Amino acid sequence: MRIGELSARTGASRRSLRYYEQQGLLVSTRSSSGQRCYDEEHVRRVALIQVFLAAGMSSRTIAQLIPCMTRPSTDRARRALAAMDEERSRLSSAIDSLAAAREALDHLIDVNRKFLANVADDSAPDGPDRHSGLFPVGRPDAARAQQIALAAILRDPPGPGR
Amino acid sequence: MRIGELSARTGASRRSLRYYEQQGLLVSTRSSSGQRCYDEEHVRRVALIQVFLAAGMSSRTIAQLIPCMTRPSTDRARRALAAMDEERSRLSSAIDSLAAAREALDHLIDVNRKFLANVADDSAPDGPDRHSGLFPVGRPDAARAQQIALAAILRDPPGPGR
DNA sequence: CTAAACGCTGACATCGATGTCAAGGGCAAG
DNA sequence: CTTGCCCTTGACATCGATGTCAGCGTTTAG
Repeated sequence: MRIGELSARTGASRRSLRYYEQQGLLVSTRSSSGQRCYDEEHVRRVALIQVFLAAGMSSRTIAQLIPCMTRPSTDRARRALAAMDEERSRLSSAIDSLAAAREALDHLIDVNRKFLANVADDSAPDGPDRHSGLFPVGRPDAARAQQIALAAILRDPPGPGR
Repeated sequence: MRIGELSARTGASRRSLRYYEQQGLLVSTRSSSGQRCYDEEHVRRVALIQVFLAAGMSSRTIAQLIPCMTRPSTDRARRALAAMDEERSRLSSAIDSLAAAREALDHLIDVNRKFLANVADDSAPDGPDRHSGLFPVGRPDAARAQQIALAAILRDPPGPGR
């Protein structure tokens, strides 16, 4: 199969497929006229690459993880294993970050819902001006809920080392 | 407190703090000579921004979620709520992506471990050359495990619309 | 008063995956 | 042979958060 079909079957653009090859993630055989030829194996390979890329891995990292173009070697496997472990923990903490953000978002949603409900109850909910409150809320208990939410977020502070 | 202290307390660089302000995520009062002044509220605000940024939200999105610089308005709250719901589902699917990648990685780790174990058992494990096998493995059962793993990954195909 | 440390603005650089365009070659159907 | 579609390589553009530097003002400690 040529690049167009692989592209259609994987959803990766032709451009991306050539890029993957350039980065050493994919190897293609070439037809006599220089066109790339792929087989079923490549479809699966590309799918895996997409999974990893979607997870925010760099192509550099993926290239370490998937010794695709060379013969297996014990050395390579050992180094790959190390990279995999490292990457696994990176993924885990990324998941934690996302979960934390989602939780924070849930609190904001909650507070926002309460705010709207209060407005429905009472069209002039609070004092005139909350200059820079973290989230505009008309009720002290909502403000308190927000404080608790933030405390939960900040329990595990982001830390200076980005 | 001035920008240096806020930076030290949040771990965000001065550059980033100015950027947040420029993007409308942060409002500062200014001293008579034009220096930015912050209070405790801002520390929490920046922490929240960091949580969201770490989750891959764009500053544009965050600006929609946190109506920080204006007085609360019902309209704004409604629109923010819509954006929040959208963003929440984006976060959820991002978490799913990461989890899928981690699972795939776990399988690779497993296969790799088996490969190394085999090598230890038997220093010439398999045929001489597996030109483009998805993962270099010397045992048919490992190959089978890998197939199953990939099937699991591909159960929910990435789809053409990136 | 002076020097050091800090702050301000503005500009330019970076990284990585991808889009897009140009100029040309390959191949199949009419 | 021509037309149309697919392929090739190479180059340049993009986006967003951040780094970094320059040139200049402010604040603070000695």
